[in-house]
This record gives sequence, C-alpha cells and structure tokens, in this order.
Amino acid sequence: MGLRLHNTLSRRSEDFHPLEAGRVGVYGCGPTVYGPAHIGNFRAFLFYDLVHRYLEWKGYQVRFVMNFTDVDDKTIQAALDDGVSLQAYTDPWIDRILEEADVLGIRRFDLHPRATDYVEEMLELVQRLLDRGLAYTTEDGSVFYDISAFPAYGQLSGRDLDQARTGERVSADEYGKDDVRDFAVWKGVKQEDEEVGAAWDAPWGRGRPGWHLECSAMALAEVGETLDLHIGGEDLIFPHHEDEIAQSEGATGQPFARYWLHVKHLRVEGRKMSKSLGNFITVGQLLDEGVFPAAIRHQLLSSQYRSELNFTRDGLEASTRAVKRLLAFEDRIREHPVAPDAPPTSLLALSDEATEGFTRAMDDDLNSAGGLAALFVFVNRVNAVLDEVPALDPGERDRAIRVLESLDSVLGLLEVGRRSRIVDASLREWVEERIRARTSARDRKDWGAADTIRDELAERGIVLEDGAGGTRWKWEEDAG
RNA sequence: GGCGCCGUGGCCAAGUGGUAAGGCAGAGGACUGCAAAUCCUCUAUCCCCGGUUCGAAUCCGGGCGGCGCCUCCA
Repeated sequence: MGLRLHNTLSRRSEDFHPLEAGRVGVYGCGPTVYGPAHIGNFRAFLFYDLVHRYLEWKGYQVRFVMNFTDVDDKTIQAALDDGVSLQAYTDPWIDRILEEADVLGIRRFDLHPRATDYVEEMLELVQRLLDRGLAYTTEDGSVFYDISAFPAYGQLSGRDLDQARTGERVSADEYGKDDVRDFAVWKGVKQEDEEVGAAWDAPWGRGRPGWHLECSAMALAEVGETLDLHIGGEDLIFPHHEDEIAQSEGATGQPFARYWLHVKHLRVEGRKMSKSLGNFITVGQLLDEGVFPAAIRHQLLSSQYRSELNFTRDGLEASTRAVKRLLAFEDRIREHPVAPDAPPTSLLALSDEATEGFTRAMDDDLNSAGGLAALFVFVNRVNAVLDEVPALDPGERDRAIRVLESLDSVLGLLEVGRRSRIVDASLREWVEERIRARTSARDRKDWGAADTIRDELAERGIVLEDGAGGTRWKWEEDAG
C-alpha cells in the first residue's frame, strides 16, 4: 500500500500518484518576513520538512520550493517604520528564520525564493491575465482579477460565491474594484512603496505585486505549471490558495496543483496564537530558555498535521524525556557487544516490524504520531532483547542500527538531539581520566573517594552512569 | 449567519465496524556499594442519550462541550 494524502480539493484521502512517476514537485507557502517566525510558523515548516524527508525516504526524486514573502503591506510598513529599504529590513529576518529552521533540523529545501526576485515573472503573469481578459486595470494603475471570469473559483475552499459577504470591513473602493470579491494582482504605486524601494515599472503602471500573485509566479517558475503538491497553513485555503488557483490556471490553462495539503494551526497553552494577537512564542525564545531543540521537534511531530496541536511547556518536558530515551537507546545498541557465534534473536523481525509500522502510519496521510509510536515500540522491544543477551550477532545489530537510522532520517530526532552533545577533545580526555581514577577507587571499594570524583564531575554538569560495560558520562542537561 | 473540525487513561496522542498503539507522569519489582540508565508488571470500554449491527471508540440521529476559517496571518 502506498502513500495516501488528504487532499483539500476533494476533502478526502486519495492515493498519491505524482504526474510523472518517481518525481514530485512541491511548493510550500513560506512566511511573510516582517518579524520573527513564531512556533506556529514552525509547525508548518516542520511539516514541510516531514513531507520532504518522507517523499525522499519513499524513493521519490523531489523538487521542493518554499518561498519568502518579502513584499506586502506589512513588510513595507515595517521598513517604513524603521526608515530602511525593504530589502534591508527583510534580509535579517530571512536569515534568522533559516537559522532557527536549521536548529530544528528542518533541512533546506531545493530553493527558497524571495518574491522580490521574481518581479519579472509576475509582470508576465499579469500580462497573460490581461491578455486573456481575466483581469482589468483601474485608474490608479492597479490590476484586479475578475472572479466572474473564472467559474471554478471557490472549488478549493468549498464556498459559494453568491453567499460571500460583500462590503463590510473591506475597503472595496480603495483601489477601485468592480466587485469587492475581485482581488489585486498588482497594486498601483503609493508614496510609501517608493520610499522603501517597493515599486516596479509595469506597462499598466508603476506599482507592486499582489500577495497571491507572488506565490503563483514563484511556483510556476520554479516547480512547473502543474504542481504535484501544494502545502500551506489552513488559514491560506481562502483566499490565498483560491486566488493562486484562479491566477495560475487562468494564465496557463493547466491544473495548478493536484494535491493540496493544509496544516492545522497550533495553540499555545490552550490558547489560540496569532501574530495579530501578539501572543506568539518564537523558537529563539525557547532556545534562549534552554529548551532542547529536539524536544521542540518532537512535540511538533507528536500529533498528525491535520489535528490540533496544543504546544505547552509540560509537553516540552515530556518530549525532552522522550528524545533522551531515544538517545540513550541509540548509545546502548551501538555499544552492545557483538560476537560471531551469538545466538539469533528477534532483532531482524523487530526491525521489519518497525519499518512496516512506521510506513503504515506515515503512508496514512503522514501520521507522524503513529510513526513515532512505531519507533518507540521498536525501542522497547529491542531493549528487552539487549537485556537478555550478552552479545549480539553483528549482522543483527547492524540491521537494527540501520533501521533506527532509517526511521530517524525522516523523524530527525536523533539527528537534532545528538548535536547538543558535542564535546571538545581535551575535555573528553580529562573526564575519562577522572572516570579511570574513580573506577580504581571503586575497585578498592573506596566509596568515599569514588563519590568525591563523581561530585567533582557533577559540579561541571557531568553525570556518570555505571553499567556492565563500564562507566559512561553525559552532560547533565542531556541526561534522563 | 455560511463552511468545517474536534471531544480516547492524570497530561499528550494513535486507532474509523471485531473487542483500546505510543510518549510523559504514577505505583510495585529486577538490577546497583549508593545512584543513574535499562527492563518487567500494573492503571481507560473511548463526552452524554438514542439508533443501526451478531458486534461500534469507530456508522446514523439528537444533546452538551471545545475550536477553526469566512479579514493580514503557517
């Protein structure tokens, strides 16, 4: 059984088959870079990362693009407030978001285009819409998409156009639209736009691109006329994605995206979070507080992407413990003795079961919670085996390690968790010398001396664990 | 008002017709000089009511409760 995805277009789970066998083109809507990205943004990015990793794990050749929206009302306003150019304002935010993504183990996608680098493509797109009679210009140099000319409008969000409320809270006449539901593909220039360098010449008048147009242009240019997958937050279904469809299909005559995936919003400590409410927490804040990056990753993956996720401090602690357990397990199996004549165990069967269970869960609309469960079942079972046998067959052990690595190449928990354990060589030598001294004290049953050394190490945040194979040490914050 | 989602043990979270995965926390036990780590065992009938069915957490109806989108937003 293969991958099935819940397609927003049909509101059902469908078998996933890319247009071209073996190759997948994906476009994920990135953030508007007018400030730090919050944890909610990262739920989405981390989901993109999961899609990216899982598709590759399944053997697809993936082309994955996630944009940055660096020109819109908010970025312009923010640049204006700071008295700098648009680019000078947005650059640092883009860098910061990428850095935080790195910390969480979100692998870079194939391309991270920024809207302002695609103005040429946008101009072409607008021209095509005008040529096809799908858009009209207004006196101030704006261009609007004529929704009445695109009958399929509303198919993604499932809304009845005639029912749409008109007028209220929308500055309908701001740019001189024919119909309030029409949306801007190009906005006539304003003084503020010029001040921050957010204005470009166009045949129909100087101005700047509309938000929805940006994504259409980047997706068409960098992924192709028909995307296999288009991903975004649930809030983007309407109007953003609806408008992208209208523009893209209006211009190309081809289906824009075959499968649409939408990530549910998360909550923080039980409350809704949004930029406009100002109660967002950022990854930077969490890291400053000493939160284990892998724990953030774990919590964000601990529920399926279409279900609500409540991001909490308690949850973070639970996730920290869970990840540490995984790290301890990895150490344990890697260090477990092997012997050529070791009797066979159930490791091979357990390895197969883990891979099957993981695949079953992930194939079912990317159920990362189920995937995680499959991994932990594996941990429990293998631990039990390691308790039983003093030595493993080398082939069996390697197989189990490979499965662990394989599942983690998608989940990324060990990958991120391991990073916080890097130590320099001289420190390692000193610690190991102290451990040897303690071991000889213990051999003499000089418990006083042994405990003194343990305390000495503890003062430096190092925790010792005595096991059958000798004494191991860890950083206190990494210990269980 | 329109469209939609959810309600599983103390907390988090899978499971969509065949008798409840997993994580965290808790209890008891094994191991240990002490400890840590690890392992073993234990703790749920799935918001309520009614219906369909041999059989439902899973389907249908009603109720109660939480939430999202409809406007910039992942």
